[in-house]
Amino acid sequence: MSDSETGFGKGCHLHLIDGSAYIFRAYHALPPLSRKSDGLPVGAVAGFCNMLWRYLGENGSSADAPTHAAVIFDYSSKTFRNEIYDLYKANRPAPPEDLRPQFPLTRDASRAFNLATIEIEDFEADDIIATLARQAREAGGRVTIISSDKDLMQLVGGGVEMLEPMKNKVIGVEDVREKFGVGPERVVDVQALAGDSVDNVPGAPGIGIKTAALLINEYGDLETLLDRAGEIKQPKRRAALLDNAELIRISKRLVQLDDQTPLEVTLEDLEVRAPDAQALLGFLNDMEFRTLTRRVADHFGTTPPALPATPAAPARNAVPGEDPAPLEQPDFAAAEYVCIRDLDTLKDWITRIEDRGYVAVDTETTSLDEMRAELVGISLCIDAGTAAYIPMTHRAGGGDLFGATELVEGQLPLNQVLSLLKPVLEDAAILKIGQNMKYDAKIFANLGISVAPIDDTMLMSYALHGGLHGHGMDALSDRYLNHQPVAIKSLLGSGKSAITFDRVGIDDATRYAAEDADITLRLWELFKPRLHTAQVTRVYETLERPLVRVLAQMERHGIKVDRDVLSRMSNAFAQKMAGLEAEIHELAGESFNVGSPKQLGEILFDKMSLAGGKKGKTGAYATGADILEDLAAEGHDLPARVLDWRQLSKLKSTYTDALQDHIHPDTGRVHTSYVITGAVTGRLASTDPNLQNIPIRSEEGRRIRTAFVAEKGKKLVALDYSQIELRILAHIADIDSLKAAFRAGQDIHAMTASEMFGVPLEEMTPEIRRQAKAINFGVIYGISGFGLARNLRIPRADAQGFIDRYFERFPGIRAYMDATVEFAKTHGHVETLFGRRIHTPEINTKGPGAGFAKRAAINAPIQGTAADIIRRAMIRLPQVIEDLPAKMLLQVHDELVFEVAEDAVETVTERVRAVMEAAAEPVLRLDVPLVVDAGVGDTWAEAH
DNA sequence: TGCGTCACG
DNA sequence: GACGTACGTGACGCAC
Repeated sequence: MSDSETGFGKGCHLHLIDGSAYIFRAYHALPPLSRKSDGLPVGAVAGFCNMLWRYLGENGSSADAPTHAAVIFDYSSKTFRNEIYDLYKANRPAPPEDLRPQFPLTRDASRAFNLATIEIEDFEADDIIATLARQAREAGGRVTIISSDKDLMQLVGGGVEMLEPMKNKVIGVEDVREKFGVGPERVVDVQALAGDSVDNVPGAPGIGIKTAALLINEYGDLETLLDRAGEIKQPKRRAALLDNAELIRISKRLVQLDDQTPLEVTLEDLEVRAPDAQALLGFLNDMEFRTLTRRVADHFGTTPPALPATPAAPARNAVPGEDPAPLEQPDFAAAEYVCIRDLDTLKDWITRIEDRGYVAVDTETTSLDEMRAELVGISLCIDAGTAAYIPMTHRAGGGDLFGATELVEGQLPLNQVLSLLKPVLEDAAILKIGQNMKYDAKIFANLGISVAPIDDTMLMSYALHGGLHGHGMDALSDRYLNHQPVAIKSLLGSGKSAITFDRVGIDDATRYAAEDADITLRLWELFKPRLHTAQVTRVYETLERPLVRVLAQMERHGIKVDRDVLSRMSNAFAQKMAGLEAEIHELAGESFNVGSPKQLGEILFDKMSLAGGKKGKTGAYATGADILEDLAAEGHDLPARVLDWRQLSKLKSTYTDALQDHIHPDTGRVHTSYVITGAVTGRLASTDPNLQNIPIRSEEGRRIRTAFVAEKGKKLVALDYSQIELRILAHIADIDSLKAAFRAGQDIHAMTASEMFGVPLEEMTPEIRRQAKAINFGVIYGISGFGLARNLRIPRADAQGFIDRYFERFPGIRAYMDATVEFAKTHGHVETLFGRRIHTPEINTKGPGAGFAKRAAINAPIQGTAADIIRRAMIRLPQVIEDLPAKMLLQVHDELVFEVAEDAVETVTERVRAVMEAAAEPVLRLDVPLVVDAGVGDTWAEAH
C-alpha cells in the first residue's frame, strides 16, 4: 500500500548495491570461516555483513545520503541470455561448495539490515539495476550504483554514476570514456565487438577494446559499422567483421542490459528504512558473529543477546512462535491507558505519532458487519504500555424503549477527531498497524478516509504460523504475550441481551480498547523481525498485505442481487417441500420431522427395518446422501423423496431465504466478507454470506445464480482458471506426459484414461474418462484406495488396482508425494511454489490421524500454489482495469467475477485474462500454460 | 455448542 | 498390518 504522495522524484537519491558482486568479493577476500555451533560455512556472509554495516555507517551520516536503496542479487547463473547464446558464461566455474549454502544467507542478511532485497528469476542483477536506474532517472532522481562491474558502465550518465566500493571511487562519464574509448551510450557497441573471455561473449576475433572504440568512433555506431564493414581498409579487420556479423549482433544482445525487467516493487518501496535493532541483532546472533553483534549492539545502545549455550538451530528450521516473548516489555497490569477527551491531548498524541512514524490503531464499532457498523471510538498505541482511547459516540447505557440516543458527555465530536486523524491515517510516512486491518480500513473508508500504508499482525501471524493455530487477537495475545485480554463478552454480554459497544461505559471501553491497540503493537514488534528469520517476508509483503486493500474494495462494492427472483424461488420451493413432506409422512405411516436425521434414521432403520443402518459415534443412524442414494437405488421411495426434500430445504434455507437477508438496504447489493486467513492453504474464505458455495452443479440450484445480476447497462464477466491444480501438479511433480498434454491443449482426463487403460483417444468412452477424472482429482487430494472406491462406487480392490496402474504410468507423482511427506516430516511444514509455508504439526503423529496429515501435506502445496497465483492476479488487477468502467466483485478460488459496462466487456476480458494467465510470472515460470476461460452475461448463471 | 448434512472449488 | 480415509471451506437445522 504505497502511496503516490511519497513518489520517487526530483531530489531523491537511489543507491543500488550489486549484492552478488559483494558476496564473491567477500568470499575471496576472507579466510574460510564456519559457525562454531554447527560448522555452517559463513565466511562470505560475515564479510557481506561487515560491508553492509560499513556501508550504512558511511552513508547514514553523509550529506549525500541515499533516500532510497536496494540490494540486488543474481537469481541463478542461468538467465534469458542462455537462450540467446547457450555458451554465455559457460566457462564460469561453478561456485565453490562452501559458498553455495551462503547465498540464501546473504539474502537474509540484507533483509536483516532492513534493505530492500531484489532478485528475479531469469534475469541478472545487472538487468534489475538497469531497470531501476532507468525508472529513477525518468522520475528525475539521482542514482549511484555500488559496483565495479564494467558491464554496468553502459548505464552511467544523466544522473547515474557508479561507486567503486573498495576504493570508494566515483565512476562518471569521463571514467567510462577513459576505459572504453567511447561514451556510455556506445559501451555496448564496443563490448559487442571486443567480446569478453570471462563471460564468454564471442565478439569479433582479433578485435579488442582499443580497435573496437576506434571503429565505433569512426562509423558512429555498431549497425552502421556492420553495414559498411566492406569499406574497412585493413583486410584482417574487414574479414573479422564481415565473417562474424551475426556473432557480433548476438554479442551485443548479450552485453546489452535489459532495462525493462518485470519488477514486483516500485521505487517508492525502496525508501531507506533504519535497521530494526532486534531483527538485525537476532540475525547476527544466529550467525554467531560476536564482534559485529557487539558493535551493532553498542551502536543501538542495547546489550548484545547472549549466544545460545547449545548449538543454535538454523533459523530456517526454527518453529516460529515457540520462542518466549521478550522479557523487557512492560507489564500489562502496569499499563496506564489514557482516555482522550479534549483537543489538546489529541493533538499531543498526534505529534507523538508523527515523531514515531508508526502507530497501532483499532476501531470500536456497533457491529461486526463493516457495512452496517457505526464508529464509536478509536484506540491508538505508540509504545508497549502507552495507549489511548478516543470515545466519540458512546450513548447512555440504560436507554429507554425508544432507544435513548443522547451522547454521553465528555467526548470529542466524531467529525473533529476524524479531521485531525485523517492526515495521520493517510500519511504515507506513518505506518498504521492493526489486527485484521481490513475491518478497520473499511470502517474508515465508509468515513472517507483511505488508510495507508498498513501492517497487519493477523496476516503476519498467518504468514508465520499458518497451520499451527488460529490468528485471532485473543489467541495470539495468550500465546505470544502470555496475556489474556479483557473479553469483549464481559462488556457486551452475549445472546439476546447483548448490547452494542456504544452502550459500554467509557472507563470500561478505554481499558478494553486501548489494551487491544497495546496488544497489537506488541505483537507487531514481536512478529516483524520474525518474518525475516522465518523467510516469509516475501509471502507477507506480496501475497498477504496488498490483498487488504483489494478485498476491502471488492467487499464494499458488493454484487447486486435481485430479491424478487429469490423470493419467487423460495415460494416455489416451499410448495414443493410441503408436497414431498406429505408424501414422506404417508410412506412412513406417521408424521415426523423430515429435517431431523435422528428421527429419519429411526423411521428408516427401526420402523421400516431397511438394511444398511449404521450408527455413528453419537449413537444416531447415519442418513447421509450416499446412504439414502443406495436405499433409493434398491427401489425404496421414502429415501428418494427425502433426498429431494433435502435438496430443496438446503436451497431454500441457505440460499433463497438467507441471501435475501444479506441484501444491504442502501446499496441493494450483497457484501460478503473474505477471510484472508480463513484457510491454511492460502485460499480465501467467504462469510456473511458465503458467496463461494452458491449452487451450480444441480440444474435446480444453478437457477439461484440468475438472482446475481449486473447493474443496468452492465454485464457480469466471469473468468476462471482451467484445471489449475492439475497443471500445478504436472509442474511440481514434473510429469512430462501431463505437461505435454497441457501444452498441446488436450483433454487431460481423456489423456490420463488413454495412458492408464490403453484406450486410444478416438475410442474413449465417457465412462472410462469419468473414472480417469476421479483418479486425477484423487491424486490432488492424496489418493487412497478406499476414497476412490467410495467416490466411484466400485470395489476397493478395483480402485486400488487403478491407483497402482496410475503410479506405474506416472511414477513422478508417487515420487512427489513421498518427497512432500518426507519434507513435512523433517521441516514441520510444506511450501507452495511462492514460499508460503503451511505447517504440518500432525505429520509425525501415529494412528488414525497419520493418513489425514499426509494427505493434507500432499494437497497443500498444490492447492496453496493455485491460491497464491490467483492472489497475485487479484493484487495486480485493480491497476490494470483502473481506467475502465469495470469492478472486480467476487473470488471463488479459481474464478473472478467482474461487473463491466457493456461497451468495455471485450477490453476488460482480454486484459484480465492476460493478467490471470501470467500471474505466476515473473517469480515463477511454469512448465505448463495457465489457461483462463471467460463468460459474459446479465446474470452470474449466464456468465459462467 | 457439537454434529450431521450439503453447498462450492 | 491395522488404523479409517479422499483436499479445502461455511451455513443451516436439530438436539443437547
